[in-house]
Amino acid sequence: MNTKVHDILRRNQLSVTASREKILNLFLTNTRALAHADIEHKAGERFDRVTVYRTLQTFVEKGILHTIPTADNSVKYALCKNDCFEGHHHDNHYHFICSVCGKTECLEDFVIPSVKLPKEYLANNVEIVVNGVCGICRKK
Amino acid sequence: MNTKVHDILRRNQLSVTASREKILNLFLTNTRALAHADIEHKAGERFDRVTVYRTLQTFVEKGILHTIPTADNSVKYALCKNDCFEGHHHDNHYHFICSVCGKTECLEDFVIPSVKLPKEYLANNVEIVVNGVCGICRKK
DNA sequence: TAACTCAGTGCAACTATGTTGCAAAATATA
DNA sequence: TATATTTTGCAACATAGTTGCACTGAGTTA
Repeated sequence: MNTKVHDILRRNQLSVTASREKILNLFLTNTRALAHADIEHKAGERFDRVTVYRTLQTFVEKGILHTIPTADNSVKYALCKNDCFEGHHHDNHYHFICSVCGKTECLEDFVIPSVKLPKEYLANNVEIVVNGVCGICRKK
Repeated sequence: MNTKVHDILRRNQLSVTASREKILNLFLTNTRALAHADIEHKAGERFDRVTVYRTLQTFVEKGILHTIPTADNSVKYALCKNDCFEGHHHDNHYHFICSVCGKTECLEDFVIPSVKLPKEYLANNVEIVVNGVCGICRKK
């Protein structure tokens, strides 16, 4: 198994276990975001559902993954960039979901525009999800 | 029951039934967005869960309600403004969720900023959810 | 490398959430 | 008011997510 996977786990004070290695590896080898169900099935010899839930939860807590809410009420998970690894998120990018191929991706290079709020309101976090058609699907 | 409720239903070619009246009335008397569970419980004498699901689905299809995805994987529903009533949405506003009181509201007066996308990409719909603290909770 | 400790896993059982088919009831229309 | 059509409620099911507990396996120390 990839030594990078091992490093990420250790850097976050997590024991290196088979399920964590496999699940984390899925994210490193996929550019797109994955839903819980994707993980449960893609993991080949699949793990107990409970293990997948707990592993994802742990990764989110540690800042290894972040969640992307989607309109159809399913949460997807995606890798955080390196500067999230220390435990605090820098989720200043937004997300794109292709309505044709279903691909969900982080648009890392685009910074969230500032949003206006009513007076007295305080914003902690701004989630932006763009639904549309990706470049590959438009060419078909 | 409110005659306004009756009007909205008829304008959308929907039969006026007790459950539709009650559920729609909940939205008219609440400024905040409601989750499925809220509706099921707030409706007092509660309706069958299936009826609530189907009623909400119908309202969304007709453009009476729109959905707001939240990070915790629960979809909330909110009334559309009058110009949605004819069946096509004008969801050019964004949403705010207060992390203290849980209130979810539509910020009708703020227009979605334009977002940049990679070349070739096409945006159909942009969902923005701002998490933070509302004015009332900040003063406490 | 053997033994110990504790985090992590898997199972079972459960709750919550959402869906479908169908018969009964209510609504709209003439 | 009678009839055609919608809507509802029930039952049964499917999927998603949670909790407690016993066991396994990873990390650590000698």
